[in-house]
Amino acid sequence: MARKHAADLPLRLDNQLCFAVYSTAHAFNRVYKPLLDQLGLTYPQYLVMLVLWERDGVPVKDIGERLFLDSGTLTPLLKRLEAAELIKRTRNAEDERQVLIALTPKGDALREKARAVPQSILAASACSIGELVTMKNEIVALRDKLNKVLGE
Amino acid sequence: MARKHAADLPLRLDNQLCFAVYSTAHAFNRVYKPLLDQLGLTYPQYLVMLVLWERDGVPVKDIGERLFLDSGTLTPLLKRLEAAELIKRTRNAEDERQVLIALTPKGDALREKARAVPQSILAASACSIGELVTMKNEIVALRDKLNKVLGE
DNA sequence: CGCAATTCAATTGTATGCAATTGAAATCAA
DNA sequence: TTGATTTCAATTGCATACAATTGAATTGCG
Repeated sequence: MARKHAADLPLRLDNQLCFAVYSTAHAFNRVYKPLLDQLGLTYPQYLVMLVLWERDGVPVKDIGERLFLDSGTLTPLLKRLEAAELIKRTRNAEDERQVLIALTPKGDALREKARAVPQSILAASACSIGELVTMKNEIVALRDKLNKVLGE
Repeated sequence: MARKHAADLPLRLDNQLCFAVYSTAHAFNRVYKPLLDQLGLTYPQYLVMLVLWERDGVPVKDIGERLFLDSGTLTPLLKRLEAAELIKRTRNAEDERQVLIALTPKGDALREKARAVPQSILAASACSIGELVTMKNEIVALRDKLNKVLGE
Protein backbone atom coordinates (compact mmCIF):
# COMPACT_ATOMS: atom_id res chain seq x y z
CA MET A 1 0.00 0.00 0.00
CA ALA A 2 3.03 2.28 0.14
CA ARG A 3 2.49 3.12 -3.49
CA LYS A 4 -0.54 5.33 -3.02
CA HIS A 5 0.69 7.09 0.08
CA ALA A 6 0.65 10.89 0.08
CA ALA A 7 4.36 10.94 0.88
CA ASP A 8 4.98 9.58 -2.61
CA LEU A 9 3.22 12.43 -4.37
CA PRO A 10 6.30 14.68 -4.68
CA LEU A 11 8.13 11.75 -6.28
CA ARG A 12 5.50 11.28 -8.97
CA LEU A 13 6.86 12.07 -12.40
CA ASP A 14 3.75 13.94 -13.43
CA ASN A 15 4.16 16.36 -10.54
CA GLN A 16 7.66 17.41 -11.41
CA LEU A 17 8.21 20.75 -13.08
CA CYS A 18 11.75 19.74 -13.92
CA PHE A 19 10.59 16.79 -15.98
CA ALA A 20 8.09 19.04 -17.74
CA VAL A 21 10.94 21.36 -18.71
CA TYR A 22 13.27 18.51 -19.61
CA SER A 23 10.75 16.76 -21.84
CA THR A 24 9.63 20.02 -23.46
CA ALA A 25 13.24 20.82 -24.34
CA HIS A 26 13.46 17.48 -26.13
CA ALA A 27 10.13 18.05 -27.87
CA PHE A 28 11.39 21.42 -29.09
CA ASN A 29 14.58 19.80 -30.27
CA ARG A 30 12.65 17.29 -32.34
CA VAL A 31 10.55 20.05 -33.91
CA TYR A 32 13.66 22.05 -34.75
CA LYS A 33 15.50 19.07 -36.20
CA PRO A 34 14.00 18.97 -39.72
CA LEU A 35 14.18 22.77 -39.97
CA LEU A 36 17.81 22.91 -38.88
CA ASP A 37 18.75 19.97 -41.09
CA GLN A 38 18.04 22.28 -44.01
CA LEU A 39 20.60 24.71 -42.59
CA GLY A 40 23.07 21.93 -41.81
CA LEU A 41 23.03 22.83 -38.11
CA THR A 42 22.27 21.06 -34.85
CA TYR A 43 20.30 22.96 -32.24
CA PRO A 44 23.30 23.95 -30.10
CA GLN A 45 25.12 25.00 -33.25
CA TYR A 46 22.09 27.09 -34.19
CA LEU A 47 22.27 28.79 -30.79
CA VAL A 48 25.91 29.68 -31.37
CA MET A 49 25.00 31.11 -34.76
CA LEU A 50 22.22 33.17 -33.16
CA VAL A 51 24.78 34.67 -30.80
CA LEU A 52 27.16 35.43 -33.66
CA TRP A 53 24.45 36.91 -35.85
CA GLU A 54 23.81 39.36 -33.04
CA ARG A 55 27.48 40.17 -32.53
CA ASP A 56 30.50 38.92 -34.34
CA GLY A 57 34.13 38.41 -33.34
CA VAL A 58 33.52 37.46 -29.72
CA PRO A 59 35.66 35.21 -27.51
CA VAL A 60 34.54 31.65 -26.72
CA LYS A 61 33.93 32.66 -23.11
CA ASP A 62 31.31 35.24 -24.11
CA ILE A 63 29.42 32.67 -26.16
CA GLY A 64 29.58 30.30 -23.22
CA GLU A 65 28.18 32.88 -20.80
CA ARG A 66 25.38 33.68 -23.18
CA LEU A 67 24.41 30.03 -23.71
CA PHE A 68 25.42 28.67 -20.26
CA LEU A 69 27.89 26.29 -21.88
CA ASP A 70 31.56 25.68 -21.11
CA SER A 71 34.62 25.16 -23.26
CA GLY A 72 34.29 21.39 -23.00
CA THR A 73 31.09 21.66 -24.99
CA LEU A 74 31.94 24.65 -27.15
CA THR A 75 35.43 23.82 -28.35
CA PRO A 76 34.47 20.71 -30.36
CA LEU A 77 31.21 22.34 -31.50
CA LEU A 78 33.06 25.39 -32.79
CA LYS A 79 35.57 23.19 -34.56
CA ARG A 80 32.67 21.58 -36.42
CA LEU A 81 31.27 24.97 -37.39
CA GLU A 82 34.73 25.92 -38.62
CA ALA A 83 34.98 22.69 -40.61
CA ALA A 84 31.62 23.63 -42.16
CA GLU A 85 33.20 26.99 -43.08
CA LEU A 86 30.57 28.97 -41.16
CA ILE A 87 33.01 30.54 -38.68
CA LYS A 88 36.70 31.32 -38.28
CA ARG A 89 38.63 30.81 -35.03
CA THR A 90 41.59 33.12 -34.39
CA ARG A 91 43.70 33.82 -31.34
CA ASN A 92 43.22 37.32 -29.98
CA ALA A 93 46.50 39.17 -30.57
CA GLU A 94 45.78 41.40 -27.56
CA ASP A 95 45.15 38.45 -25.27
CA GLU A 96 46.60 35.22 -26.49
CA ARG A 97 44.48 33.22 -24.06
CA GLN A 98 41.34 34.06 -25.99
CA VAL A 99 40.04 32.59 -29.23
CA LEU A 100 37.83 34.98 -31.17
CA ILE A 101 34.94 33.58 -33.19
CA ALA A 102 34.01 35.39 -36.40
CA LEU A 103 31.47 34.58 -39.07
CA THR A 104 32.65 33.72 -42.56
CA PRO A 105 30.65 35.18 -45.48
CA LYS A 106 28.96 31.79 -45.70
CA GLY A 107 28.07 31.91 -42.00
CA ASP A 108 26.74 35.44 -42.36
CA ALA A 109 24.69 34.48 -45.40
CA LEU A 110 23.09 31.60 -43.55
CA ARG A 111 21.18 34.12 -41.46
CA GLU A 112 18.83 34.79 -44.36
CA LYS A 113 17.87 31.12 -44.57
CA ALA A 114 17.48 30.99 -40.79
CA ARG A 115 14.76 33.64 -40.75
CA ALA A 116 12.22 31.00 -41.69
CA VAL A 117 12.91 28.95 -38.55
CA PRO A 118 11.18 31.02 -35.84
CA GLN A 119 8.07 31.25 -38.02
CA SER A 120 7.81 27.49 -38.28
CA ILE A 121 8.36 27.03 -34.57
CA LEU A 122 5.65 29.54 -33.77
CA ALA A 123 3.25 27.58 -35.92
CA ALA A 124 4.22 24.26 -34.32
CA SER A 125 3.69 25.62 -30.82
CA ALA A 126 0.07 26.43 -31.66
CA CYS A 127 0.19 29.37 -29.25
CA SER A 128 -0.28 33.09 -29.65
CA ILE A 129 2.81 35.26 -29.52
CA GLY A 130 1.48 36.76 -26.31
CA GLU A 131 1.20 33.39 -24.62
CA LEU A 132 4.70 32.46 -25.74
CA VAL A 133 6.20 35.71 -24.47
CA THR A 134 4.51 35.30 -21.10
CA MET A 135 5.64 31.72 -20.74
CA LYS A 136 9.15 32.61 -21.85
CA ASN A 137 9.39 35.34 -19.22
CA GLU A 138 8.17 33.02 -16.47
CA ILE A 139 10.64 30.31 -17.43
CA VAL A 140 13.53 32.73 -17.69
CA ALA A 141 12.66 34.06 -14.23
CA LEU A 142 12.75 30.49 -12.92
CA ARG A 143 16.04 29.79 -14.67
CA ASP A 144 17.60 32.90 -13.20
CA LYS A 145 16.48 31.90 -9.71
CA LEU A 146 17.99 28.46 -10.17
CA ASN A 147 21.22 29.90 -11.49
CA LYS A 148 21.32 32.32 -8.59
CA VAL A 149 21.13 29.42 -6.13
CA LEU A 150 23.97 27.74 -8.01
CA GLY A 151 26.14 30.80 -7.67
CA GLU A 152 26.00 30.71 -3.88
CA MET B 1 22.64 48.60 -40.06
CA ALA B 2 21.09 45.25 -40.77
CA ARG B 3 21.74 44.28 -37.17
CA LYS B 4 19.01 46.38 -35.61
CA HIS B 5 16.40 45.70 -38.23
CA ALA B 6 12.99 44.49 -37.05
CA ALA B 7 13.32 41.43 -39.25
CA ASP B 8 16.08 40.23 -36.93
CA LEU B 9 13.96 40.30 -33.79
CA PRO B 10 12.63 36.74 -34.11
CA LEU B 11 16.23 35.55 -34.43
CA ARG B 12 17.30 37.20 -31.19
CA LEU B 13 18.27 34.66 -28.57
CA ASP B 14 16.47 36.49 -25.80
CA ASN B 15 13.20 36.27 -27.69
CA GLN B 16 13.23 32.52 -28.06
CA LEU B 17 11.05 30.42 -25.81
CA CYS B 18 12.94 27.33 -26.88
CA PHE B 19 16.22 28.68 -25.56
CA ALA B 20 14.49 29.64 -22.32
CA VAL B 21 13.33 26.03 -21.95
CA TYR B 22 16.67 24.59 -23.06
CA SER B 23 18.71 26.71 -20.66
CA THR B 24 16.28 26.13 -17.78
CA ALA B 25 16.57 22.38 -18.27
CA HIS B 26 20.33 22.71 -17.90
CA ALA B 27 19.97 24.93 -14.85
CA PHE B 28 17.69 22.33 -13.25
CA ASN B 29 20.18 19.64 -14.08
CA ARG B 30 22.94 21.54 -12.31
CA VAL B 31 20.76 22.02 -9.22
CA TYR B 32 19.87 18.32 -9.18
CA LYS B 33 23.47 17.19 -9.64
CA PRO B 34 24.74 17.45 -6.05
CA LEU B 35 21.50 15.97 -4.70
CA LEU B 36 21.56 13.04 -7.10
CA ASP B 37 25.26 12.46 -6.54
CA GLN B 38 24.29 11.40 -3.03
CA LEU B 39 21.98 8.80 -4.54
CA GLY B 40 24.57 7.72 -7.10
CA LEU B 41 22.22 8.66 -9.97
CA THR B 42 22.32 10.92 -12.99
CA TYR B 43 19.18 12.91 -13.78
CA PRO B 44 17.95 10.58 -16.56
CA GLN B 45 18.65 7.61 -14.30
CA TYR B 46 16.63 9.34 -11.57
CA LEU B 47 13.74 9.71 -14.03
CA VAL B 48 13.82 5.99 -14.76
CA MET B 49 13.80 5.26 -11.04
CA LEU B 50 10.79 7.58 -10.59
CA VAL B 51 8.92 5.56 -13.20
CA LEU B 52 9.85 2.29 -11.53
CA TRP B 53 8.97 3.53 -8.05
CA GLU B 54 5.49 4.20 -9.42
CA ARG B 55 5.21 0.84 -11.15
CA ASP B 56 7.62 -2.04 -11.25
CA GLY B 57 8.29 -4.78 -13.77
CA VAL B 58 7.55 -2.77 -16.91
CA PRO B 59 9.04 -3.25 -20.38
CA VAL B 60 11.67 -0.86 -21.71
CA LYS B 61 9.18 0.48 -24.22
CA ASP B 62 6.83 1.70 -21.47
CA ILE B 63 9.63 3.56 -19.73
CA GLY B 64 10.55 5.09 -23.07
CA GLU B 65 7.01 6.28 -23.73
CA ARG B 66 6.78 7.77 -20.28
CA LEU B 67 10.08 9.65 -20.57
CA PHE B 68 10.04 10.28 -24.36
CA LEU B 69 13.29 8.34 -24.75
CA ASP B 70 14.16 5.51 -27.14
CA SER B 71 16.06 2.26 -26.72
CA GLY B 72 19.24 3.84 -28.00
CA THR B 73 19.28 5.99 -24.88
CA LEU B 74 17.65 3.58 -22.46
CA THR B 75 19.51 0.35 -23.16
CA PRO B 76 22.94 1.57 -22.01
CA LEU B 77 21.39 3.60 -19.17
CA LEU B 78 19.52 0.56 -17.89
CA LYS B 79 22.66 -1.53 -18.10
CA ARG B 80 24.36 0.98 -15.81
CA LEU B 81 21.48 0.82 -13.35
CA GLU B 82 21.76 -2.94 -13.44
CA ALA B 83 25.51 -2.75 -12.85
CA ALA B 84 24.71 -0.56 -9.83
CA GLU B 85 22.35 -3.34 -8.64
CA LEU B 86 19.34 -1.03 -8.57
CA ILE B 87 17.34 -2.91 -11.22
CA LYS B 88 17.14 -6.33 -12.84
CA ARG B 89 16.60 -6.87 -16.59
CA THR B 90 14.80 -10.03 -17.64
CA ARG B 91 13.27 -11.22 -20.90
CA ASN B 92 9.51 -11.46 -20.76
CA ALA B 93 8.67 -15.16 -21.04
CA GLU B 94 5.33 -14.30 -22.60
CA ASP B 95 6.90 -12.06 -25.24
CA GLU B 96 10.55 -12.69 -25.78
CA ARG B 97 10.95 -9.39 -27.61
CA GLN B 98 10.44 -7.48 -24.40
CA VAL B 99 12.86 -6.86 -21.56
CA LEU B 100 11.15 -6.27 -18.24
CA ILE B 101 12.71 -3.89 -15.75
CA ALA B 102 12.25 -4.66 -12.06
CA LEU B 103 13.62 -2.99 -8.95
CA THR B 104 16.05 -4.85 -6.74
CA PRO B 105 15.60 -4.47 -2.98
CA LYS B 106 18.42 -1.94 -3.14
CA GLY B 107 16.61 -0.03 -5.88
CA ASP B 108 13.39 -0.08 -3.92
CA ALA B 109 15.14 1.10 -0.76
CA LEU B 110 16.66 4.04 -2.58
CA ARG B 111 13.20 5.57 -2.77
CA GLU B 112 13.39 6.55 0.88
CA LYS B 113 16.58 8.52 0.33
CA ALA B 114 15.06 10.09 -2.79
CA ARG B 115 12.20 11.68 -0.86
CA ALA B 116 14.51 14.52 0.18
CA VAL B 117 15.15 15.55 -3.43
CA PRO B 118 11.88 17.28 -4.38
CA GLN B 119 12.02 19.29 -1.15
CA SER B 120 15.44 20.67 -2.01
CA ILE B 121 14.40 21.48 -5.55
CA LEU B 122 11.35 23.34 -4.32
CA ALA B 123 13.57 25.45 -2.10
CA ALA B 124 16.03 26.16 -4.91
CA SER B 125 13.28 27.29 -7.27
CA ALA B 126 12.26 29.99 -4.79
CA CYS B 127 8.66 29.70 -5.97
CA SER B 128 5.43 28.80 -4.26
CA ILE B 129 3.97 25.37 -4.97
CA GLY B 130 1.05 27.08 -6.69
CA GLU B 131 3.32 28.95 -9.07
CA LEU B 132 5.24 25.79 -9.87
CA VAL B 133 2.09 23.79 -10.57
CA THR B 134 0.75 26.51 -12.85
CA MET B 135 3.98 26.77 -14.75
CA LYS B 136 4.28 23.00 -15.00
CA ASN B 137 0.80 22.74 -16.47
CA GLU B 138 1.51 25.45 -19.04
CA ILE B 139 4.76 23.82 -20.10
CA VAL B 140 3.22 20.36 -20.32
CA ALA B 141 0.45 21.80 -22.50
CA LEU B 142 3.08 23.29 -24.77
CA ARG B 143 5.03 20.03 -24.87
CA ASP B 144 1.94 18.09 -25.79
CA LYS B 145 1.17 20.51 -28.62
CA LEU B 146 4.70 20.14 -29.93
CA ASN B 147 4.54 16.38 -29.71
CA LYS B 148 1.19 16.42 -31.47
CA VAL B 149 2.73 18.29 -34.40
CA LEU B 150 5.52 15.71 -34.48
CA GLY B 151 3.03 12.90 -34.71
CA GLU B 152 1.51 14.26 -37.91
C1' DC C 1 -1.07 -22.65 -41.86
C1' DG C 2 2.82 -19.69 -43.83
C1' DC C 3 4.96 -15.69 -45.03
C1' DA C 4 5.14 -10.64 -44.97
C1' DA C 5 4.83 -6.80 -41.97
C1' DT C 6 5.44 -5.10 -37.46
C1' DT C 7 7.34 -4.74 -32.89
C1' DC C 8 10.99 -4.54 -29.66
C1' DA C 9 15.59 -4.11 -27.73
C1' DA C 10 20.23 -3.77 -28.99
C1' DT C 11 23.90 -1.74 -31.68
C1' DT C 12 26.53 1.81 -34.30
C1' DG C 13 27.85 6.40 -35.20
C1' DT C 14 27.59 11.32 -34.36
C1' DA C 15 26.94 15.28 -31.33
C1' DT C 16 26.19 17.24 -27.17
C1' DG C 17 26.99 18.35 -21.87
C1' DC C 18 29.89 18.58 -17.97
C1' DA C 19 33.52 17.52 -14.33
C1' DA C 20 38.27 17.54 -13.90
C1' DT C 21 42.71 18.44 -15.55
C1' DT C 22 46.22 20.73 -18.40
C1' DG C 23 49.04 24.29 -20.27
C1' DA C 24 49.73 28.76 -21.91
C1' DA C 25 49.03 33.62 -21.03
C1' DA C 26 47.87 37.53 -18.24
C1' DT C 27 47.32 39.69 -13.74
C1' DC C 28 48.28 40.52 -9.07
C1' DA C 29 51.11 41.13 -5.14
C1' DA C 30 55.03 41.52 -2.34
C1' DT D 1 60.20 42.47 -11.37
C1' DT D 2 59.25 38.01 -10.22
C1' DG D 3 56.62 34.43 -8.39
C1' DA D 4 51.91 33.01 -7.18
C1' DT D 5 47.29 33.32 -8.71
C1' DT D 6 43.87 33.61 -12.05
C1' DT D 7 41.95 33.25 -16.60
C1' DC D 8 41.04 30.95 -20.81
C1' DA D 9 40.61 27.32 -24.21
C1' DA D 10 41.65 22.66 -24.99
C1' DT D 11 41.58 17.89 -23.60
C1' DT D 12 39.97 13.57 -21.35
C1' DG D 13 36.51 10.62 -19.63
C1' DC D 14 31.82 9.50 -18.83
C1' DA D 15 26.83 9.72 -19.71
C1' DT D 16 23.21 11.08 -22.35
C1' DA D 17 20.26 11.74 -26.93
C1' DC D 18 18.91 10.24 -31.31
C1' DA D 19 18.97 8.54 -36.29
C1' DA D 20 19.57 4.42 -38.63
C1' DT D 21 20.22 -0.35 -38.81
C1' DT D 22 19.98 -5.14 -37.15
C1' DG D 23 18.06 -9.37 -35.59
C1' DA D 24 14.91 -11.95 -33.01
C1' DA D 25 10.04 -12.58 -31.90
C1' DT D 26 5.23 -11.83 -32.77
C1' DT D 27 1.18 -10.58 -35.44
C1' DG D 28 -1.69 -10.32 -39.22
C1' DC D 29 -3.29 -11.43 -43.59
C1' DG D 30 -4.44 -14.25 -47.33
